[in-house]
Amino acid sequence: VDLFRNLMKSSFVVERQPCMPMHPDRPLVIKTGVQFTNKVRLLVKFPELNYQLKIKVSFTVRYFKKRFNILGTNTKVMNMEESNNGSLSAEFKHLVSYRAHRASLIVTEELHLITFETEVYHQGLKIDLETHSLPVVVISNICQMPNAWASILWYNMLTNHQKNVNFFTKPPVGTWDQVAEVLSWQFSSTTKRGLTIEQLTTLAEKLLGPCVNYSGCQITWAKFCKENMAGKGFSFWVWLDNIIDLVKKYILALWNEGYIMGFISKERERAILSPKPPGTFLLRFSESSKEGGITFTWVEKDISGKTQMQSVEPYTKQQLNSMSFADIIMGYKIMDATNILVSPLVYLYPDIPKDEAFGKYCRPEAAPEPEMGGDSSTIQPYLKTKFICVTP
Amino acid sequence: VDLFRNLMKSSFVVERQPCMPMHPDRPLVIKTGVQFTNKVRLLVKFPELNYQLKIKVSFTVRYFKKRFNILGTNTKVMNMEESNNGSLSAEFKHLVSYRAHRASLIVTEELHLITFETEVYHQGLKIDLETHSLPVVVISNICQMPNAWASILWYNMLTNHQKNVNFFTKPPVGTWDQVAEVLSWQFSSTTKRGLTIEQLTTLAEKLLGPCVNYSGCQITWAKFCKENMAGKGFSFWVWLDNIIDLVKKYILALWNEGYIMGFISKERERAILSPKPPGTFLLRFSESSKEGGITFTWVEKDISGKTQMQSVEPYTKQQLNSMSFADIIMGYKIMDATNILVSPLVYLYPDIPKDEAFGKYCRPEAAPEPEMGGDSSTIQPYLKTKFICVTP
DNA sequence: ACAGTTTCCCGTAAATGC
DNA sequence: TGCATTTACGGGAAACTG
Repeated sequence: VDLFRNLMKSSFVVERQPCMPMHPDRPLVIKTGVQFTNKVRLLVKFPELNYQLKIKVSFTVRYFKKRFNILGTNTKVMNMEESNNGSLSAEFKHLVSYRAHRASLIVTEELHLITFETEVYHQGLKIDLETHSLPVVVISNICQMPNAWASILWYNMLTNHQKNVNFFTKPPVGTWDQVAEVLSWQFSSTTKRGLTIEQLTTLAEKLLGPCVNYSGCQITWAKFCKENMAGKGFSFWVWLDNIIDLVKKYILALWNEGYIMGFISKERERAILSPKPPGTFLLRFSESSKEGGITFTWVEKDISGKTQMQSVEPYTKQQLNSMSFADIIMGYKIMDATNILVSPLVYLYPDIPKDEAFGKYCRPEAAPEPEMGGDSSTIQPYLKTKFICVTP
Repeated sequence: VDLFRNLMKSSFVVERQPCMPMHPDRPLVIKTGVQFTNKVRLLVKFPELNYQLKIKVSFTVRYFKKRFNILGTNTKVMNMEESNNGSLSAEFKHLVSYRAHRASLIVTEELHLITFETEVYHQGLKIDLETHSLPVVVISNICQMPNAWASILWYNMLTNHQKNVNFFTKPPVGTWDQVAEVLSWQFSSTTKRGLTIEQLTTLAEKLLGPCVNYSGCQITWAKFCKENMAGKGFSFWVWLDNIIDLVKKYILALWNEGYIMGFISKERERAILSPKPPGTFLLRFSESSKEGGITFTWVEKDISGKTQMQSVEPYTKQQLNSMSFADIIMGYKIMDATNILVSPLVYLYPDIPKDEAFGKYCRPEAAPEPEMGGDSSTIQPYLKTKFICVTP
């Protein structure tokens, strides 16, 4: 009988069918009221098992904070799987809803198992088979996703247990090396570019303070996700996850090109920009904006000829909604004393002419407007306007 | 028995409890999956009726396109109503869901009745009481609201029938006078200002073409809501409703002040602006934008000294999301040949200085930025930036 | 009162139905 | 196939609840 215990394995995939999955890259987080699928497959192929098996699915509730209802039926019949030469699989697609109870852990640290049960009769013997998913986190609003996903990351980074739902009662520490790999993967799995050593070092400094070599340094779960950063109203992970979101939704192309240095300390920024000609600039993320912001810093000479760094107030999703970052960069102007507009941005660090880097990502120049402002004899066609970003 | 037939009356109110109602001003439109309430009240007060009455609620489906399920129980017990000296009332709060069937009318023209039944025993006689709501429209997505609401408007504008669910199989025509009143009410009921005679005349011209006196002119349902306007890809009502939405969500204060002329023909615009000094401008809605747009038109003299009208491409919700219209007006600049920025807007028609009209609705000038760009010795604090709208 | 958590529901996009 | 209609679910905000 034990022989069968591990035959059935749950390959858990969140698919959010049939709508486009918003977080195909964030499995193991389930939102109430949102569909998910979980395939179960019997991994051995016995001719005599090729009949229909009833699978029962249920949530294992450990902390008793929640009680789940799987909407619709929670039993399914396994079918012959086309792709898989005769082995059996069943797919569940359910919703969950729940009710709060008292519990010691916060909801995004609560781990749950989805269990599957079936009975197999083999050589006259009745065998109860049972398997379960990896621990999942259940959230009720998408705003809980960042913390929920952090839990999944931390769990899978630090344990190979299949069902340690008590993990977060005493979450183990991770090393910087582990964390760095996970962080880079957050970028490389959803964009065409992971994090460079320089970028990772900047992040290490945020988490651990200045240090010569971060390898082997320990990072607590609290530091990673629960405590606010010094002087900030948000945790390291929340800050970073909002930047990941910003990158994916607003500046993906620029990120993929490698135009965004992003994570760079002020000191290093100064060090690399100082020797460069005025007008050289780089793009980096805001350190103070919880929701994710991006800004540019450029070199200029002040009246006395001294080299200075200037940055603009970071742009957030709100602003990037109405204007792309490439357009902002290309259009950014400073108004000088005589009311004339000048662009302080010339070369993207190290020396790429601005147009060359960003021109292709800009909105093409306004085509002639089809709608006329009115009677063409005296009223002109509508004037095209452009939002531009200026500093007085 | 007939005496009782009309005693029970349904006062239909959409409340969408407990969330803030988004359309408290649009009753009689129900969205599937969204709560609504419908109070029923027994209008007579008999001491012997002060016991608990069971009320059964159901949808009357006329065209058989849909089948409704009222989620939860569809019977309720009437309770003594506090406010209403001893009369009885019950409140239903349900969801609906449905399934499509074949039907001749489009979904937003399908009228449904919510019926309520109960039994009363009076002087040993059993009396069946029944009442119903006014006809309601059921939609499945909020994007159907404009057309659904148009149906409710047209119905209640043109009939006093309590249950003519066949109304839209042959919808009657309305007169301009009726339509004008309804249109103005769409503004006055949700803002502090209805439509002026001038504004209404512009709208009449859109619906009926040029005419000396619109009073008594007939407007068909098709003209109002079903046919696209000449050369446009949308109906009159859809265009207007999007403007109403724009007004409510983005430029309410300016509308309430009466700063927005809004509906004005190009000819009249020219006529009233021409005699005014250059820099005089007015605000009007875009005629070509389905989603609702607003622009400004100003007077200027060209090189030869000839008076000209200029308008900018209309601003839509998208742009107004990141910048208020007052800010756009105050910041709007034209770039002249020498790269200098000048504002062509000086006086709001007839002669209100721009600052006086819009200054109080602008974002206050940037306060000193709390976040520093970095090391204060060489890196300056973040530079404040402003989006401004310019025409090259 | 308050913070963690859930519910509500619009609005966009995709899927479905006819 | 194309259009009408529905479903799906993120995201902001309100409501709930211990």
